[in-house]
Amino acid sequence: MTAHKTTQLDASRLARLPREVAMDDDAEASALKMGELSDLLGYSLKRAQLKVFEDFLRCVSSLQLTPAQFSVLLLMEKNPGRNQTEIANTLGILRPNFVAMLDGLESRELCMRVRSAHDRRSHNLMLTDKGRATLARAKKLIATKHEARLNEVLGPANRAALLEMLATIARDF
Amino acid sequence: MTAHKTTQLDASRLARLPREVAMDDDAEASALKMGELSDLLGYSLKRAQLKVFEDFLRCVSSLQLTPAQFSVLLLMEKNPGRNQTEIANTLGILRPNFVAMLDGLESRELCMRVRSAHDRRSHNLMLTDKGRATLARAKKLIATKHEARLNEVLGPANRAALLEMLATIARDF
DNA sequence: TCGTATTTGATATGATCCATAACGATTATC
DNA sequence: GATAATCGTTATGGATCATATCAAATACGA
Repeated sequence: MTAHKTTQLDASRLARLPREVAMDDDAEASALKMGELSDLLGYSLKRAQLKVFEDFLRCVSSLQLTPAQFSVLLLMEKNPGRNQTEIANTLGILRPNFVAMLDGLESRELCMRVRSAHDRRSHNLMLTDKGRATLARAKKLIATKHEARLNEVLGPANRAALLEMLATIARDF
Repeated sequence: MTAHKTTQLDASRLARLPREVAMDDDAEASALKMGELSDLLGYSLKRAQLKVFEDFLRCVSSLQLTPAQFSVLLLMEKNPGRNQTEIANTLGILRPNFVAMLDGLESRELCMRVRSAHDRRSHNLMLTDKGRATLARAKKLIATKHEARLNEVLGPANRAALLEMLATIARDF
């Protein structure tokens, strides 16, 4: 169990058949040639992102939480008392668009806006008890269903490597 | 030059400082704690995808091509004579939404719809000379600027591994 | 201290993308 | 030849994303 091992790719899992067996999806007629699209990172990135979000929604469908809503609740839990601008900024959400989003969460009593005593312009954001409970259940669903599924498809080492590379792109690109 | 080597991760490039040096972006006040968000694959996936698309647009800005438009032109080149349903389906675009997109490309004389002789309902799609020329220039820009930049940030081996994993998710997830 | 500039949450608005239903023309099926 | 299915299209609504602007509150400079 060396640290060396954990950062290696599991090539046996990644190498797959070159798409000749069992035409299922878009193979009504003869499949189209993808050409250079297969090597375009942005394309695979987008397709993978859609699939992952789709699965996320399935896994937490019982809680009616979108990925964006989940990320907001998470930030509120880890950073209670921050205002709307701060939460929205760190998530890349524009303040005007964050208002309706908060309205939704607040109307479901998952979080609350509290006028700050020091600066009466801003709202201190915090989870309600219901919000904390919902978030806890969401975390459990995501860990046991969503991320577990990714581990099955990729393998733990690959999943960790993928996460690291994506974070690198998001940070340094 | 073993296949083994090419599918290994370059850990020395992936390992980065744990984000303590040079607060630049959203670090107006004290940076917020990201919590479990750092381990949520979908989150990093989305952020990375936005960055990559952003860079794509920059690199081909002289040609005024979006990622979606580029993928359509590419498919038309590799599969001339296919109809709108086929092209749209393989790209995950719904047929109604594909109409306006084609209108745009056709009005710029990058491609043309030709009524099929065998089935007068469908349009055979194909690039114009201008479309082929534009696509060729786009490919060059993407290869020399866009993908080259990704190679710099990730390293060639990591870039290949990333692409493989993303394709795996898009396919098997 | 007063006047100005900035910040915060909010509203209005438009662009873009994504999804569904339905239609006319054409073709396939029985 | 009647019915069903397919193709491109239109219309439409929802969701996301971006910009300008506002009132209230605060910060700041003369």
